[in-house]
Amino acid sequence: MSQYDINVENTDRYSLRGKVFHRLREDILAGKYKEHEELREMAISEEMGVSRTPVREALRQLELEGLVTIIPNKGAYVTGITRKDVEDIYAIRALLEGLCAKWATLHISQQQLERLEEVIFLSEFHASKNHAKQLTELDDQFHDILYEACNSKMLEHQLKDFHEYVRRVRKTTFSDNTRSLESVKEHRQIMEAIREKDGDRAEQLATLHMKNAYANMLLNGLSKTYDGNGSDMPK
Amino acid sequence: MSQYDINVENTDRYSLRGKVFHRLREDILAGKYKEHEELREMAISEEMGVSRTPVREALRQLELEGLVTIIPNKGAYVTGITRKDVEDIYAIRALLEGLCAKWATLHISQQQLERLEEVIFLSEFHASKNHAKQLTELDDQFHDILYEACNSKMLEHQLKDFHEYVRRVRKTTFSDNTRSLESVKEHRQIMEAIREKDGDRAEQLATLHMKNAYANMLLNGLSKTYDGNGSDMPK
DNA sequence: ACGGGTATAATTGTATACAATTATTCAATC
DNA sequence: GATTGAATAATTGTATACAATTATACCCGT
Repeated sequence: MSQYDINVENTDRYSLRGKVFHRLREDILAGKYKEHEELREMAISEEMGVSRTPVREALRQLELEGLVTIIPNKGAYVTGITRKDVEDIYAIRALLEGLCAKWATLHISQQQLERLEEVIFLSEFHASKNHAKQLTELDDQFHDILYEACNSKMLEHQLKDFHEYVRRVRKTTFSDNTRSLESVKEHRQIMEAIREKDGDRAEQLATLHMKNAYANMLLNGLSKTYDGNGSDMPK
Repeated sequence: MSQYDINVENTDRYSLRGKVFHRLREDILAGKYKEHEELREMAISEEMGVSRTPVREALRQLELEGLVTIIPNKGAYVTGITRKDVEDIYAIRALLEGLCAKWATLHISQQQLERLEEVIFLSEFHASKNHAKQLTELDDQFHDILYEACNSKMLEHQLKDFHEYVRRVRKTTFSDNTRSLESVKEHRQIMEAIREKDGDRAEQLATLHMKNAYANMLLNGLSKTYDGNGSDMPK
């Protein structure tokens, strides 16, 4: 992380509050707590072996991240995420990933470019072998390098937030082999545009890459899990 | 706010935590606390007549909003905002306000359109009289109506966050009469494009509107206050 | 006078106690 | 049997006590 980073990842992983925050977030994103499930302070504090104080602070932070909805004097609930939310996020990301690629063209370092090439090289290997887990990891790395290279802590922060937010619905993305191959191809094209300092092309390609990723998600049955009925609160 | 809203404005204004959160945010945005100033829990809790608990929770929320930087075991500081941060935010907003206008074209209601017209009508009056305070308020209303009309809680939330974030540096925007008149003209053009259901034109105009607003800010001496040296931490 | 180190103070981090609010149970009434 | 309402339980909200960490002051030796 850059020295300018202002929040999430700066949150102390070693304080109890930080541990609870990160573990709760991980559990929510991993699906351990279902949508609209109530998060009781006492239950969590007992499970994690801490008092309620750090748990409460962690819950309030998760609320601002949008993963938890707190109803005063009532409780904390896992925030519902509708199909439309996901759709909107991908539309927003399409624009911002484009901007990121354009800026990265201006500011990327030689070393970052080499890391990109390595990630793509490995991706091509694992895509041919259909290794879903490694591909997910490499996809994250590709985008993280670009976020870093765009030289804007504000944009980097935005994109990382969105990326985290949709992790809940992204699980199956790379189990589809056809999409994996296409996705890696698109990564390579983006990298080449950046290497050739063609910012506008990099922008277009990155935007398209997001739109394709979303279109593929729809095909793979996003609608089965997220019904998009808009209900977001319990009772 | 829509029923789907997930966080900031949902934060209970009537709980002590909510009061402290909103008051601290207001004070920071209004410039009462300077950049990099330390926010001591005890001092704040005494000043507001509450215990440290709600103050701590409020500070942690402000951290996630990016207004406060917390260094573990050390303290909470007002986050520095560099000239580049502001520049980046306006670039991002330029894209997202465009998207918002495009979506608003699809979803705006007759009643919202009428509210837009009224706001613009009033703006034209106050711009001719050079009433800076009223113009600021009407500008906020114009954009809020569009945020609402875009029918996306995710985008609305993003834009409101950014809007709050740059409040610290926006104070002088409407003291410049020339810009006021231009700005209102641009608002009218955006509204007309939306009324005529020309989404692409609305998008272009809204994007341009943001770029102009930023360019004007630079002329009005943003650089005097924010030197952009990138220092963001105390000591 | 200056630097280093220790004692002290100040501040944050966590746990717990208590208050306020909300949920649940169950009996009384219709 | 369903409904209301009071008593009770459960849960969140706030205050306070104590622990851990960091900052400050001061003494001492050179």
